[in-house]
Amino acid sequence: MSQILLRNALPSLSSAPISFRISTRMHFSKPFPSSKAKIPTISDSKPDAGSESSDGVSEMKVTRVYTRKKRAADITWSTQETKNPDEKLCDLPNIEDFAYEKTNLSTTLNQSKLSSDLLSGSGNDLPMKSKVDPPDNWEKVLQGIQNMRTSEDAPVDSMGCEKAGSLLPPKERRFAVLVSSLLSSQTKDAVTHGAVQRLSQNGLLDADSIVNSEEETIKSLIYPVGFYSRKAGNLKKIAEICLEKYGGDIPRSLTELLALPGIGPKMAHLVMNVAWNDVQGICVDTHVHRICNRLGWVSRPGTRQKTLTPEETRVSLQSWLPKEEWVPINPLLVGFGQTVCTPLRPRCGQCAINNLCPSAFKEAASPKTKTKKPAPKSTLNTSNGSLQLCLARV
DNA sequence: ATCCAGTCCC
DNA sequence: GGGACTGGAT
Repeated sequence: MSQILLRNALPSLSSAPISFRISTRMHFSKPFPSSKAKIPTISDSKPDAGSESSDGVSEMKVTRVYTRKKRAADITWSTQETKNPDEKLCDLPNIEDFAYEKTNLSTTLNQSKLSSDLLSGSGNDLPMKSKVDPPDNWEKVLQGIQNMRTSEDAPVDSMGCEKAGSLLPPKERRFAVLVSSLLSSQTKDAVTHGAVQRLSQNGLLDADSIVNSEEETIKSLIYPVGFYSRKAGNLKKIAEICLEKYGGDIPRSLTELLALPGIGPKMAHLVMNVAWNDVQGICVDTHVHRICNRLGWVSRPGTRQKTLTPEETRVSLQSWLPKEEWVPINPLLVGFGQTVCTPLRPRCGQCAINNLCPSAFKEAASPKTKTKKPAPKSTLNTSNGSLQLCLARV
């Protein structure tokens, strides 16, 4: 979910792949509230959470410098200079622009195939090591997943007001993207959306006002999201850094984004993709990580073992997946992962590509069934997932 | 009761 | 490579 895609978190980031849905969405009717250093009020925010600042935990001033191990050092390509993007005002892309279009799918795939062929065909000059052969049938698999995604509605597709974000000036929009990304991880999209909206209503979606607000206020506004306390702290620190080092804008490079507290590879790539429209890498969240491994699309370097971390997955996936797919692969697999290829008990029976998936019907239904199961070891195969499912239900 | 999410910290 | 952070889902 939170997938990456901060889809939905920020209205403009909804990952709905079908454009006609847009018309059903609501729009922000009023302009973005000016946030002139006014102290935000906690009006309608969270349910009770009373005792907002009851705990005397005063915010301690963190002057510490965040030194981060440098990640993504492996990204060697396309660190190219980019023209100053501040000029463009209104045509910053929504995440939807990246998603597959129902009608364009074949075109997309054809393009992919084309570039894929080009990639493997010629002694290309990409700074990648030896070319990696794409997995068999990956285009069919992608097509199959896309078909599943377009034929059914995932909750993730049905909400958002994607135009709101684009009403903001570029700088504010980018900051909003960053905030949404920070809040979206792991939380339900609706929750994130609400939190972002509450911040927005209180004029707290820009670095200035966040720096001038109380951390307790931030906490109360984003309360429903997971890890809200840590995120509130990170948000304040990020706002300070953005204000001091980037004039209130967000960092322009992957490395600088990664240096922000609470921003890891997943969010950094997302922000690069969405806020800057600069694809430096694939945004790999746990859905992408899990599904790519189930499909056999990624492996530890030099082996056939599953990747152990999302970062390994990202590097492995990038080694063969045509770059046109780098952005849309995330919303696609996230939606698929929410509805069919779930972490627990994947619905292989209703998956259109179970004939192409090496992991189909192979995952234990309830992995942690370490309970003392009577294990009638007679005729029953206990490694069969559906059997365990049946047992678990009894 | 356990799993899950992304990042940080040990 | 595992726990902390949080609250929701199973």
